[in-house]
Amino acid sequence: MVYSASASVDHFPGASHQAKLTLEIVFGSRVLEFCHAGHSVFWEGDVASDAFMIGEGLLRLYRILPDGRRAITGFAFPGDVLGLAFHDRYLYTAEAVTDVRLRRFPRRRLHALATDCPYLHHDILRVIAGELEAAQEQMVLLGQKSAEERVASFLLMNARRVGKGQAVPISFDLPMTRLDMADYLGLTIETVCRAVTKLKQAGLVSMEGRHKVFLHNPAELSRFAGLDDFELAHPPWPKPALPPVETDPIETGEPGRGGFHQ
Amino acid sequence: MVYSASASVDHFPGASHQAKLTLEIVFGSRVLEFCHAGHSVFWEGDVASDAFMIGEGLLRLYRILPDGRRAITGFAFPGDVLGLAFHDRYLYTAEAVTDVRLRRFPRRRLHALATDCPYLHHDILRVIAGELEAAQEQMVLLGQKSAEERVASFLLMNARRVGKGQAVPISFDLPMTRLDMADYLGLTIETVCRAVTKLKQAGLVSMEGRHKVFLHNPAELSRFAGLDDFELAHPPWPKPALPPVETDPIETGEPGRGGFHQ
DNA sequence: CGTCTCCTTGAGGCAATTCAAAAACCGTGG
DNA sequence: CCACGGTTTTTGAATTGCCTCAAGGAGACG
Repeated sequence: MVYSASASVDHFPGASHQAKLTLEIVFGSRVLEFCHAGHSVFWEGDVASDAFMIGEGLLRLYRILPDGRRAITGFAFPGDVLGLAFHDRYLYTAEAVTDVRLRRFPRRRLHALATDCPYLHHDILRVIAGELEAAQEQMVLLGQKSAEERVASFLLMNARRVGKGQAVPISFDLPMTRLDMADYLGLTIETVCRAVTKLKQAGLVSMEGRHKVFLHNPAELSRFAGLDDFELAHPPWPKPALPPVETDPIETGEPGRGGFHQ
Repeated sequence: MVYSASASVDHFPGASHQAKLTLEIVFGSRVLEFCHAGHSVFWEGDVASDAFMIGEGLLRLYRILPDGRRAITGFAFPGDVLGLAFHDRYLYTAEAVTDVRLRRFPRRRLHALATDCPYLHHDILRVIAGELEAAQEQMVLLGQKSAEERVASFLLMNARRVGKGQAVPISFDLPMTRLDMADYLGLTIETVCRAVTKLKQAGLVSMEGRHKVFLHNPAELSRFAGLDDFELAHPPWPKPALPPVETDPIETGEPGRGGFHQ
């Protein structure tokens, strides 16, 4: 009952205090597993024993309401890491949209490693912060945006993943079905279709087959989406996460901003 | 480079490796600050230098869209900790609904402490996991639920905070305005009002003044909300978060569930 | 080439919004 | 304690954006 790759994992404890462990390295030591399209990697409510790093393919992450409605809370793309910040159970089901390759690592052990390795600790926090940011963005989308804005936002969100420097038209694949998009955007299939059609008619978007998308005018599309300009949005600030650690400046006792008092 | 309050804080480094530091303890060493109703603790886009623990009062956490729409992504109640999992900027504005008392602690230093203290590390992860869980829940609510279900869910969510063992009718305060609720639930003021009125007419809810709520039939309300039974819901599993950190048992190499292959 | 599934478009209905006005609440000052 | 003005909440009527229901079209696969 031992993983074929666990020999290399055993190297971690020795090197951990000084080594610059990253999630990439930690997961890289594990065997590649496969999950076929339509099958689940884990289910909502299961004991959350492992974290996962996606190698290839696409996962849909969803919860089911008592009466059967499905809410897709996110998608997991290659490079994404799942399951770092749960209590003891998975909060959603992770199901393969396409055939998926991934690696798993025991959560407890991962967090134990992080205790000894600031680099890894930092890396984990960075991933979790990204998840939280995505969730925030989605709450804004679902709570405030119209159907067309949601679809436009969704397209831009995917465009962003392929890199911003891209030449126009920006092109990418959307392997998920219209139903997946609908359940993610809080709309129906038909409404998603109509929104896409409108964007096509406006000359902002075109498609090749069902899954290949071209964005001909990202800037204009951003206005459609209720976002700031595409280039400026996400992130308006550089990404290097937390600045270098140093001691804090003196506590000034300044009232701070906006009505602080002691 | 010395904190005014840092005399006590300086004790941390020495004791950290063995000490059972918790967020409660760490924040407890800091001065209590005040923020008056209507003022902000921090703004979206500000450099996220500090984390905050709420002592008393209520904060609304929101983002503003370019055209002025406001999305409230959450509320912060006494005991809640804010700002643990951001990149380098705050993702939302935190504004006092009522007068608020809170303590702040520099994020960098907090994470540095966590590196040395598994207890604290664990505590931080638990809080972040809670944030993520709340965000998930909200995405489901905003994406899939009707107006009445959203309002019912909101009331139950607040009831849950006062403790579940409560005798019926469960009573609690909702210090925020109807507009806050609306912007949180992705509805308009009027729709929130109408939904509350319906729940009152159904005998499930009553109110005293504008902010005091009584739930006369939580179980029935739960069905209204598209949740499982109130007692069973949230959390169906015990809360003690992650089990104590230790090395993992032997890797079992079981293929897991759902179509995994090597 | 046929079948199945998924996608797209159209017509009509409904839940939530918008616009409007009355009622309740709150703090203030008499 | 009560009267008053401003704010927030509640209710009503009309509108609309999205959903539902329905049918036709396109793509995927054996």
